[in-house]
Amino acid sequence: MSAIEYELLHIDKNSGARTGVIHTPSGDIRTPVFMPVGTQATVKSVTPEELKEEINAQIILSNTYHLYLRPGYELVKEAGGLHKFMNWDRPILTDSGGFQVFSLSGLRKITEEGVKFTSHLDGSKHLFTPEKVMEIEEALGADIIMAFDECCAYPSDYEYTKKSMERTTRWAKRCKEAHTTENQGLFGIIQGGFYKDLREKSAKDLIDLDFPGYAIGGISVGEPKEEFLDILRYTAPLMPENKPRYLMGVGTPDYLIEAALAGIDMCDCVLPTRLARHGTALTSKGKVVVRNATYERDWTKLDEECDCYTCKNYTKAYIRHLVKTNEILGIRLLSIHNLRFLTKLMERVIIEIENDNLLGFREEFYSKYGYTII
RNA sequence: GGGUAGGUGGUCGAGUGGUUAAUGGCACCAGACUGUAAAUCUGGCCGCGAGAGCGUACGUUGGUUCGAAUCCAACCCUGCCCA
Repeated sequence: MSAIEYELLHIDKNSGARTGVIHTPSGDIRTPVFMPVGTQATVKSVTPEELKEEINAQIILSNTYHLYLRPGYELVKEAGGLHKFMNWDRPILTDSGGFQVFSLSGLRKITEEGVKFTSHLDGSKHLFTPEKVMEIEEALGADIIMAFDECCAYPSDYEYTKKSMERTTRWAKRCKEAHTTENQGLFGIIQGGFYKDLREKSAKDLIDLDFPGYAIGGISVGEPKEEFLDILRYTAPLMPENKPRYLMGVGTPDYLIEAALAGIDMCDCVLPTRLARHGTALTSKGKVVVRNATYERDWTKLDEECDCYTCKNYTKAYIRHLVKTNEILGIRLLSIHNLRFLTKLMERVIIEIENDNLLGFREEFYSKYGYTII
């Protein structure tokens, strides 16, 4: 019995989307699920208690690279692991630093052995090998840990993408060999950029390594939506049906629905908290840039359909005032709202899948939000 | 009353004869944001005009000069010091 087990509950007869449960050492996760990102052992501006009680987040992410630099993985281990350290007793997933290979591309050097990062904090050098990443992620103690990969930039040419994907596969193998803990599930990450034959090869080779879950990485990195959907719809069906399927770095409401339609179980994104810090709310009628002057005297809630703490208590005019005056509460209220919005969206997606109506829901949601179905 | 420092675009504040519709910061108005180097970044911000451009503008009035926010004179106003 692996630390992570997937239980399939229902497949939408009309779309192929699925609901299920991921069993983890820290409890069960109903899927499809949206996972808030808490890079530095905190989902920016909200407390773990709010994540549970107000937002109903089932699982959150944290980050190997950031926690390795500060406060250090030995310290987190000494604290009793991430769960204890941050007072969050539900499941946690740690990303491996593979995204930083992409986002900090000017500060790293890739070799077969691993990636040498120049710290964005103080310029110090740190070599991340698959073995080192496993050591760190095991010390952090998340329920799900990600293999060390390279998230390729968009666009990347075929030759580079192929080389990178094959190296990611070799790194996945090394991760698996180095992984020792039994209470953590190690997920493999399918790469291959925007080339279908590479995606297929990556999926096949990783499946041979028999991970308890699989992720799609390297999309949602700046490409047009058509290309995103094309690779998503091509890759998702290559993933084992009896294991969790995780689409990394998504996203916006439409991408989340598309992911569920493609049979994805898990997504994560910084967007709700980042947008909140930048003065924007996600709502059923589209984005509301509440910082804009048009809301100065708007005495209504952010979203008429929302049941969150923020919408129960505060008006757009007040939130705009907080944002314009740089008050921390503005960020907090918007973060709570945006996180609840996406969490609630996925709760609804589960219901719609169980009613075999996710396609119908997509149409309804898109038209209200202002999206066009592609 | 005497002395002294100063009055610049919404605001604070550079600029001390021409390339200055006038550096910056803030405020204001928008846009971007997708496994977080992001409470960040980008653009706009005198008026009219799609634009080239035109018109106004550095306390007020006058003067010097080919040319003034910048030099001179008078006046008005403000801060500080002395009486």
